[in-house]
Amino acid sequence: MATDQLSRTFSALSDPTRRAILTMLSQGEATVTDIAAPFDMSLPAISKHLQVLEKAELISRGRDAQWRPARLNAVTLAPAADWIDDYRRFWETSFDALEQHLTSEEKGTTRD
Amino acid sequence: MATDQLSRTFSALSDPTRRAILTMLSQGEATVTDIAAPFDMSLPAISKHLQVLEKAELISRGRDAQWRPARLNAVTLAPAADWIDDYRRFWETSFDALEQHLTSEEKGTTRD
DNA sequence: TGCTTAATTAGCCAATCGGTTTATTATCGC
DNA sequence: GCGATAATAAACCGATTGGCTAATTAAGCA
Repeated sequence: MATDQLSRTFSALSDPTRRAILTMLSQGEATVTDIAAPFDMSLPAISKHLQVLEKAELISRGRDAQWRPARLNAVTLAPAADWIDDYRRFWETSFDALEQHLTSEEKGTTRD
Repeated sequence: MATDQLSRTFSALSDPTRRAILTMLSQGEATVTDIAAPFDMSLPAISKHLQVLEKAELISRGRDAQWRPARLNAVTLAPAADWIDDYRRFWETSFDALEQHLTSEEKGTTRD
C-alpha cells in the first residue's frame, strides 16, 4: 500500500470488518475481546485489524491492566471527507445525471 | 478485497495514482494515453488502474474509434461521503480534542 | 491489403492482505 | 509464585495487488 496518510485512511476503510469496528467504537471505548465478540473470526484476526486501524490513526489505544481499550480517533476521517467533498458538485448538481442521460440517448438507449 | 460496493469504492480510492486519475477526469473526459502521460508508469499499469476504477463504478468508459475515453462517475462517491459523514460530529464538535486532552492528563503528560 | 496508433491481455514477479493455529507475553488475583 | 485471562507475536497459507515486458486485438488510414 502507498505510504501517504490519505491512502492509509481509505485503505483502512476498504474492509467491512474494520468499518464495523469503527461503528462499534463510535458507541464508546471497547476492549479487543469486546470488539471481537460479534465477529465470526479469531481474536488474532481482530487484533490485526485493530493494528491496521491504529497505524491509519483511526483509533488510539490505551492500557488498563491486561486490557487494551480502543477508542475512535475520528479526526483522521476529516481529510478523507474533504477529498471526497471536492467532487460533491459532480453528483449533487445533477450534472452527472444529465450527462448520463444525454450519453444514453446518443447510444440509442433512450427510454422516455 | 470484500465484494460490497462501499469496500470497492474505498479500496479504489486507497491508491494515489487512482485518486490523481479521478482528479484529472474531473476536468473532463480523457483517453488512456492522455491519462497515462503525467505518470512514470507503463500504459498497461494505467489500464489496470482504470479497470479498478471502472469495476468500482467510479468511472465509465465509451468508445470512439480506437480510443476508450474515460469519464468521471462521481455519484458513486456519495455513499462513501455519507458513511464518513456519520462520524463528522466526532471530530467537528471537538469532543475528540477534549477527550484526548483529558486522556493525556490522566497519563501525566499534561503540557499546559 | 498492409501499416500505424490505441489499448488490452497474458504471463510473470515480489509484496501485501486477511485469515488461520500455535506460542508467547503481560497483568491480575489468590 | 501460580493459575487464569487478555492480547499480541510468530509462522504459515492462499489470494490479491501493483508493477513490468511482450504479445495481441481493434480500428483508422493509405
